[in-house]
Amino acid sequence: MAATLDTVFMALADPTRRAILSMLLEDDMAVTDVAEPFAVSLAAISKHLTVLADAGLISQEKRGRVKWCKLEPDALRAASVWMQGFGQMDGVDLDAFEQFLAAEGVILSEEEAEQ
Amino acid sequence: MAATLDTVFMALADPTRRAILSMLLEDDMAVTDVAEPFAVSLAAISKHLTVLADAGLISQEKRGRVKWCKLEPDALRAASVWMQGFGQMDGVDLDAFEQFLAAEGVILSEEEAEQ
DNA sequence: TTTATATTCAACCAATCGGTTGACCTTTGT
DNA sequence: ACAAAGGTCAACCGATTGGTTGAATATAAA
Repeated sequence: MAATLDTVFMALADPTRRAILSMLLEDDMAVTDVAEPFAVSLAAISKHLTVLADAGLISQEKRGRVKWCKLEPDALRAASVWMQGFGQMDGVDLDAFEQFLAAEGVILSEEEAEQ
Repeated sequence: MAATLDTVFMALADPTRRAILSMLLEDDMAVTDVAEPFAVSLAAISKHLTVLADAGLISQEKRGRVKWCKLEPDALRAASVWMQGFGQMDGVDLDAFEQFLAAEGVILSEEEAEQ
């Protein structure tokens, strides 16, 4: 829920979670179906999905006994924008850039979020 | 050195390391100068810099007793490209996309790197 | 009503992370 | 020659990570 750059990048730093995102790119999926191709327990995948949801990268909606997982590209886009700052905006005023992102509702770090 | 998406995203998932990258955006810096604004030990910053270097996000060159740190935006760019795939290329063939990235020299995961 | 399905919870485990401290090595300055 | 500065190394610490298993919960089907 608290989608900071910390949680987004941390969520992306795992190949299983990135693979899950790729799967959800094609269609929404139930938790069991997400878990099917992986060689780990269902509980492990359930945890991965919680990490992705906390980072805002997916949303989960329960219909009946099935919990549907849906890709939410906005959090990814925010992090992508932050990254593109490097290399393309040479010597730009990064403080101003971060204030712009803050104005867009992007929380950059836990420290900032606590202030 | 082994710049995978795992190591790049993991390196970015820490606010101190992102702050270091921001500092290096303006100019190359010595390890001691990088550490100066932070409230942690020099050894801790030295470790952070190793993480960033292993991810390919910075390079380090020793001249005399001073080790200079330099931003290397290419690794960031590769991850940025990976992320932009989501949300903009709707329902695209991601396997083909990953093969394209592989052809560009971008290693996507540890598993792939070991194959 | 009983049973199977979908998913999470709780407790546990080994490995890793970010941090510390003090010793150590190398290069520079006096 | 000696002392100071720039960094890393090694050992340690508590917290977190990704994983497991078995029990629990809720919904759907027989």
